[in-house]
Parts: sequence; structure tokens; C-alpha cells
Amino acid sequence: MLSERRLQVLRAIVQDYVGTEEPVGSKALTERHNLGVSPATVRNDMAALEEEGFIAQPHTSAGRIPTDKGYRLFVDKLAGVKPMTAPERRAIQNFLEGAVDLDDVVARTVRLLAQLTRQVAVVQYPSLTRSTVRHVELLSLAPARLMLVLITDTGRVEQRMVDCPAPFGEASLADLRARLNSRVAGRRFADVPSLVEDLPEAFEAEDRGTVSTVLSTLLETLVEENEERLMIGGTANLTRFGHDFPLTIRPVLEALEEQVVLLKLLGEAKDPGVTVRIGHENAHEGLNSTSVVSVGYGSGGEAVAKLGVVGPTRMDYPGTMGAVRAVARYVGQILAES
Amino acid sequence: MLSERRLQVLRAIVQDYVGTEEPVGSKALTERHNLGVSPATVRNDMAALEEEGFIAQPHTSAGRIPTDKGYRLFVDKLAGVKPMTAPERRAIQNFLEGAVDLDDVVARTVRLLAQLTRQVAVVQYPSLTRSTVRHVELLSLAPARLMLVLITDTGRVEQRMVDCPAPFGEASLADLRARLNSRVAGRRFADVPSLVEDLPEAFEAEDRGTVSTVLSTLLETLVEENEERLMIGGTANLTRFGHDFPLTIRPVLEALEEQVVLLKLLGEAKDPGVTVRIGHENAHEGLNSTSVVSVGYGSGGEAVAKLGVVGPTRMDYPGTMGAVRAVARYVGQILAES
DNA sequence: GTCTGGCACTCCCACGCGCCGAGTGCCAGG
DNA sequence: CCTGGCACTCGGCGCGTGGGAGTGCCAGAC
Repeated sequence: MLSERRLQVLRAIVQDYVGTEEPVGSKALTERHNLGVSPATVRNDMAALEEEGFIAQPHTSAGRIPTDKGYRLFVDKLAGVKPMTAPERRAIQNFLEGAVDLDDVVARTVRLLAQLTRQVAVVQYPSLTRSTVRHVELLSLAPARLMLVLITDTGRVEQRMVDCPAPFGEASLADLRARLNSRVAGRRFADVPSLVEDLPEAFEAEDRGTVSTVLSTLLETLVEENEERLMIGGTANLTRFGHDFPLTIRPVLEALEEQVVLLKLLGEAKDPGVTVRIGHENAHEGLNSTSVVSVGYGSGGEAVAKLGVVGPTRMDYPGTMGAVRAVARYVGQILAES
Repeated sequence: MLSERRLQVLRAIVQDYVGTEEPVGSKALTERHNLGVSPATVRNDMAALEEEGFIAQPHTSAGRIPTDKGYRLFVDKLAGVKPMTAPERRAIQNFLEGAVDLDDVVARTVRLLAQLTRQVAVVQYPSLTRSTVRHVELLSLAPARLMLVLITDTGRVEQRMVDCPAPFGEASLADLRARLNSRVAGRRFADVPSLVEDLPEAFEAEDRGTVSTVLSTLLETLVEENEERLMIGGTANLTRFGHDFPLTIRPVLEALEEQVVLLKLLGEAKDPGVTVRIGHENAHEGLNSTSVVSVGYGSGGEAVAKLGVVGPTRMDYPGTMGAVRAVARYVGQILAES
């Protein structure tokens, strides 16, 4: 177990390194933080911390920098979440309030997060699987061709074409539309399959094929994971990454374009609060030198999607976590209102 | 006027510089292109070209690199559009054919363009203003609250909430829906305003307010420019930009995030064919060291949106133009089919 | 035991220097 | 008008060097 002072030293190292972006030495530490001990003592502590793998030196006779493990300890034990100041909170609220539709909310959120944290922001569209159905609409485009439109409580609209096995009359269509809505409107996606299971039985034999087709299209739409879209922004902040550019920045940009990767990344964070994944904790190789700070957000008490930021492992964790948490909270409010 | 040979020299300089990314000298030129003259002669030609502002040298006693003006001449007079090879065309077609909906088409197009050109790809969603209405749907969400859903011939769906000044019955709703569709279905957006102008008159006085509200919401949706969304991809290709990274790449990333800027950029290109804007020809400052190659695409003979790529002024213009043109053509086909 | 000051050591980095080579401009002659 | 020759100019690279920040260790103080 590490002594209290050694933890203090680690905290000081992280803070200084985050601030200066340069390896931090024992002398500088004692000058900037009044630890009450001499550089020599700090050196001993540093040796111990290095032994345990919390810090490392890029080369002999250089200062120390935190390792992923060091950041992990810092985040878990040493750093709180820095709350936003009142003006910041007001600014967040103002910025989000002008949004006109869901797309706009997401777009504004991305911008806001990127600006606040000066990092790359990622916002997942409210997920289908946890939200509820507001309305299902069926439109006849041609005798044997329908369009299915699904409207969710978060204001999201999904549409699908349905090719019917047989022509489907306007009367049947109206009937199906009515029955469908009376069963599923207001229900959670997860509950829909069992609610519509026996629906074909209520129709004439000739229409059952079409009804089944419509239903399976609806269910497909509900579960289709790849519909979990997301929006990213603030990539220009990557240029503040480090000095050895191309090598650092490239894999990150590539990873950011792989929505699958990002969705997995966000999906892995099960924590109800703010989740931080540091460096190699990220499965994806291109993100080994980045940290991901994410949190769920939602219109009710429940999270319907995630948002977060991607930045260098050397980031201001307390501030970033505070910003992410605050933005999530306000986005939730906005969604609940609309 | 420049002699034929001097144009050849310019062409050779552009080609070599694009290939090597290094200033090209007189000797190397005569070796790689058989111009039939000696380096000394080429030097004279170069001096003339420099005098005219087509090429420049980074510093005394270095080779020459083309200026924006030089590239312009190259693109206008010296370079054709390099057509895609048959296998490339097949690959494009295969890649686009699997798309399931409009979002997917756009997403695939972006990826494809980015891969083909190894540059940043930008694809504008098919614009509302030039397409036609497939269907308008009205849903009653609450007694005095409607949802308006607009479906376009490109498969795009836009939805808007409408707060009615007075409760609106189901019968009136069905009536309005029917009248609306019979008038505007299949018509071009631009024609819609005059087609629905007198529609309120067909309704009872108590409903006219609501009808007007619905109509104006519809018209708003049609003209709303900021709904011209676009998708970008291949930003990782920016890392191949040059050596002096942060300074070059940053403003470009920033510009790419400003959708307004990009839309304006694409919008400015009026040319029916492939348009090339080189370096300082781009109004936006951040894009002063990039070229934008764009072209319109559409489902019919008519262009409904633009797509293109953003890359360094030092790019393979013939190849890029060929790729952009080919992709636009195939996307048009795909859109026409669906 | 724990902390401290002193000391020798290590290495990175910035700087200055000189060389090399590619490229140029100019000029006289074909 | 083209060509070969020639002197000149610079940027880039390798090298050696000195300074400085930082370390590890040790003996002594509290």
C-alpha cells in the first residue's frame, strides 16, 4: 500500500504533467506544490511509484510521466469530478435550448462538448432499443408496396419500404394501422415483439402474408443495431495532441471513422456514472494513447444513449468528467421537454 | 502566350511534383520526360514560367513547384479527366449496390470516394429544393398537435411538429391529407407553394387556421436551407498532407466541421461538369492550401446535390476528377433505381 | 526510521560548424 | 534559339560539444 504522501506525489505529477506536457522532476514538484518535504524525499517516493508501475521515465535522467496505471489510480482515488461553475452551466443551457429538432440537439451537443473540453466529442443518437414507440404510420405507395414509418418518443423517425406478397387494400391498411398503434404506441421497443405476435390472426387469410411482412420489417427496424448512429466533432482538437503528429493522430482519425468501433467503445461502459477508459484499456489499438470519457444520457431517469469525448491520456480528467456529466444532464432535460 | 514546349514543361513539373512531393529541378525533368531539349533550355523556360507566375521556388537554388495559377492552367488546358478503368468501375458499382437506404447510400459513397482518391470526401444529401414530393403524411399526436412527415423521391424523410391554433378533427385531418397529396404528390418542391396557395379556402372557417399553419410548416420545411446536410469521411487522409503538420491540417479540420462553409463551397460550383477550385480560389481561409473537386449528381438527368473531395493543391487532378465523376454517375444510377 | 543535503553520473537537446549536392543564372559559341 | 560549361547559392545532414535538468546513492541529522 502506498503512503498518503506518495499518493500526493502521484497526484502532483499528474496535475503538472497535464499542465505542462513535459516530464516532471522532483525539484519542480516541491517548488510548485508545497509537499513539505525536500526533493530528495520526493525522489525516493518517485522511485517507489515507478517500482509499482504508476509512473515511468521516458529515458534515464529525465522527469517522470504517469503511466496508464497511474492515471487510473488518479481517476479512481485522487481526483474528484470538477463541477461546472454557474456561468458555465448557464452557457450550456442556453446553447442547447435553441435546438429545433433531434438532429439539431445532437449537433449542438457535439459542438458544445468539443468546445468545453477542447477534445473530440462523440454523441450517440438516442438508441432505439431503449426508447418507446410514439407512433407507427403505414403509407401505401403502390398496390403492393408500403412505407413503414416509425416515430419514437425521442423524435427520431425511421422509415422502411415494405414489398407486400399480395396487394393490400386501403381498408386493411387503415385497420392494420389502427390495431398496430393501439398495441404498441407508448410501449418500449423491447416489449413490441410479444405485443404484435398474434396480430396476423385478426386478418383475412389473403392479408396475413402482408401483415406478417410488415411486422417483421418493424421488428427488424427495432433491433437493427447498425442504426445506432453517432455524430462526432471537434476533430481539430486532435492537432493539440502532441509533437510527433502523423503517427499519433492518424490511427485516432481512422478509429473515429469506424463507427462500429466507437459504438462498441461507448457500449462497453456500463457504469451508471461517468466512465473513463484509459489508454490500453481501450480494446482498439488506434486508441491506445487516448482516453475515453463517457456517460449515458436520457430523457427520463433512464439512459437511452451515450455521449463522451476522446482525448489524449494526458487530459484534465476532473474537468472533462465534469463537463461530460453536465452536458449529459442538460441534454437529458432538453429531450424530456420536447 | 506561352509556347507549346513551355506548357509541356509546366505539365511535367506538375506531374513530377504531384508524384514526388518535392520541388523539381531542370535536370530531373529532362531525365524523366523526354522533352528533347537540354536542362539549360528547360531552365530558361522555367524562368519564363516563373516570370508569369505559374511556378515558384521555395528558396533560391531549389527546384520549382507549381503555384495555384500553375495548377489552374494545368487543369484547364493541360490535363484531361482520367477515366476509371473497367475493374474500378465494377468495384464502384459493387460497392454502392449493397446500400439499403439513403443514409447507407451516402455513407457508402463517402467511404468509396475517400478510398478511391485517398482524400477527404464530402457528400451532400440529395437536396430538398430540387427533388419532388412523394408523399405527405399528417398524424394526430394530440388534439391540437400534429406531426407532418414529408417523404421525397430520393427516399428522404423530414418530420415537423405542428401546434394547431385550434383542435382539428380526424375527418378534417383525413380530408387535408387527401387534398394535400392529390395536389403535391409527384410535384417539384419549387412548384408546391403555388399549388397549395388556395387550399385553406376549401375548409370550414374554424379549420382554416390549422390548415394555414400546416401549409406554412410544409413550405418552411421545403425551403429550409440548413437542412442541407452532408457527410464527410476520410479525414485520416489529411495526415498524408505534408510535413509541417499542425499548421496545415488544423484549419482544414476546422473548416470541415463548419458545414456551412462546405455547403457554400459546394454550392458555388455552378459548372455542369466537374468543378475544381484551387487553393486561394476557395473563399475560406482555412482551405487556402487545398483544392476542392466537386460535381453534381442526381437521380434523373438533373443534379440534386453535390459531392466531391478536399485535398492538397498538390493532388492528382486527372485521377481525382475521374473518380469524382465516376462515383457521381453511379450514385445517380443507384438513386434512380430505388 | 525517516528525512535531508551533497555529489557524481547520465543523457537529452540545442547549437555551431563544415561539407555535400542539387539547382540556378549567365554567357559564349554553335 | 538551343546548348554546354562554369561559378555561385543554399538547404539539409552528420558530427562534436557543452549545458542543464534530473537521477541514484550515501552519510549524517532529527
